[in-house]
Amino acid sequence: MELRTLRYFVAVAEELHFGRAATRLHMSQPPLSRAIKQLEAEAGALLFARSPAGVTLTPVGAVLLDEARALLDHADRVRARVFAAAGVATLTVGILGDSTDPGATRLADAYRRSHPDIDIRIRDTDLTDPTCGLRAGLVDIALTRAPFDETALTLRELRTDPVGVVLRADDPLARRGRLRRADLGDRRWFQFPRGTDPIWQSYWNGGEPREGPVVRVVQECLQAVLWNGTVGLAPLGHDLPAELAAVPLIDMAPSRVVAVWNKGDTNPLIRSFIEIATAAYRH
Amino acid sequence: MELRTLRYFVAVAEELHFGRAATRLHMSQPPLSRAIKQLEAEAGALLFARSPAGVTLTPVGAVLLDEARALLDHADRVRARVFAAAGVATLTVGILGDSTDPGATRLADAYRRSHPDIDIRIRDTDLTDPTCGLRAGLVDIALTRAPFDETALTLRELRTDPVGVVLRADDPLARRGRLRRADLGDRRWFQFPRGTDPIWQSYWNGGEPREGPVVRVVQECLQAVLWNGTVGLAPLGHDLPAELAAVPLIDMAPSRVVAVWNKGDTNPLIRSFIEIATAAYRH
DNA sequence: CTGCAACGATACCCACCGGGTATCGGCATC
DNA sequence: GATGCCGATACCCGGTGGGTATCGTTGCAG
Repeated sequence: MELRTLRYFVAVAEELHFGRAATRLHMSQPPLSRAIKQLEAEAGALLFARSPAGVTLTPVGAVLLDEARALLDHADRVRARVFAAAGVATLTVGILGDSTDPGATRLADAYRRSHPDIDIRIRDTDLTDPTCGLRAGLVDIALTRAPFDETALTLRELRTDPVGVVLRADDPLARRGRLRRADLGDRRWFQFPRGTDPIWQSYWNGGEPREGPVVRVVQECLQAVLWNGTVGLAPLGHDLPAELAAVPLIDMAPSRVVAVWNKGDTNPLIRSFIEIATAAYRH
Repeated sequence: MELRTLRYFVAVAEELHFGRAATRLHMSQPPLSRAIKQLEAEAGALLFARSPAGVTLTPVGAVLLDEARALLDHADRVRARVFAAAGVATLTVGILGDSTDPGATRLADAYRRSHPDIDIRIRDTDLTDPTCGLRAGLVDIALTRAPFDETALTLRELRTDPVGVVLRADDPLARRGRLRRADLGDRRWFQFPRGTDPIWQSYWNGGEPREGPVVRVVQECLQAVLWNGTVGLAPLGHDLPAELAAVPLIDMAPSRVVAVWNKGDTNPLIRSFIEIATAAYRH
């Protein structure tokens, strides 16, 4: 009986649905079913009654649910006390320049509420490094947008946004309700500086190599659209100045807002930050 | 932070010695060192001060020791309550015919004290199956003697006994203080019935194929020595009738008293039984 | 001062297990 | 009786938790 298994059990007991519990636990359903089965073997009794009508707790399962919640709470308190004793105090979060979305606000509030003693340091970065200095060790965790080179990193998807093209409001295409990449013809696309992650560069160029002005921050992108007739891709849902318009692109993979950290990073604050971030972005 | 890791930590904190803690945990020292190191990384602080003079707890380690003990106690209570709710009630223990040693008595007492609600059923077996019917599912756990075929079984060594040869008291060799197998010349050795585990058979024949009368229980072995001049090996320390004498054999691997259970057996009572057995045999 | 013993750390290997995907089977609904 | 839902099963793979062998440091004995 390990704490991880009990967390799985509580998730299933609360959802009363293996598939949903697996989603909540960020895993797939089969290993979750197996883990519960093993726990049942260890307990010597079935914990859930599986019927076509749905999953329900058995009496033994109900006992374990109470006990497991109490034990997991206890474990959380242990962790908090050890961190306090260890003086763990700082978490540096990297944020991509344009990431001022409501999820991030909820996240900041929720984190401050649950970890009042932890000092969060924010490092705001431009668009040229999608990992916000993660590889260089400048931040512990980054709130950013995929895709980019993921080697030696671990990602947790928080949300997806449809992607659209940003045009001058007086552009003929701006009246169209939706566009395909091919509709944009041979317009110029803005570029990131040399050395930028190629996967990231390619994504914002609609998946192909392009030419155009070099940009570093969101403001420069908007200026490039206004002044150069450059095509700019952007996740939809942001406010734009009146001179610009955004039209959904229906043949672009949606943009994934993710939390990223260095694979194997042992910073003890990362895990709980991720949990809170996931919850905050789930609304 | 998992319960297993905390058990490791508590063991080291109590022994203040990695090697001894590893022995107590029935593992080797390197993986224990590594587990503690990982726990320290997770906690964000060193838990032990390693100095040539010895290992001591750091202040953070002292905090965790208190917390970990409380959490592990809590986990034990959870387990007990779930077992009670599940109505887990019976453990069948196989005992080799001759295993009436003081360790088994202490074990029985200790187990009854800590698990008063569990019904222990004893199955006494003859010498022909060293696993006491474990493979056939007749028992959950066997207290027996190695060596035997261990495939698909898990062993926990409880004690070792030197092995000696049992002779008629009037045998010339009986006056010798110690013997080697070669000293026994071409005497006959008793055999177990056809189908007996070959490793087991070979061990009690001094490591070689032999011939002699077939025996099934201890009493038959003794009779075979008295009446046939057969050589009989036996762990030392047991009482013998006055007509028989035991002489240590210095070139025999000692006999290992072990607890055995089927690998992967999910019976929830096995683990705690093993822990209690280990403690009982340690005096 | 020079073996030597003690002991934790390191290097490296292997089996197992906790993840994954693909698919099945049973049941309900239409 | 086709279809869709959902938990179970089968099977695969990489990481991790075990193992052994050995090292480096330190204290001690001769």
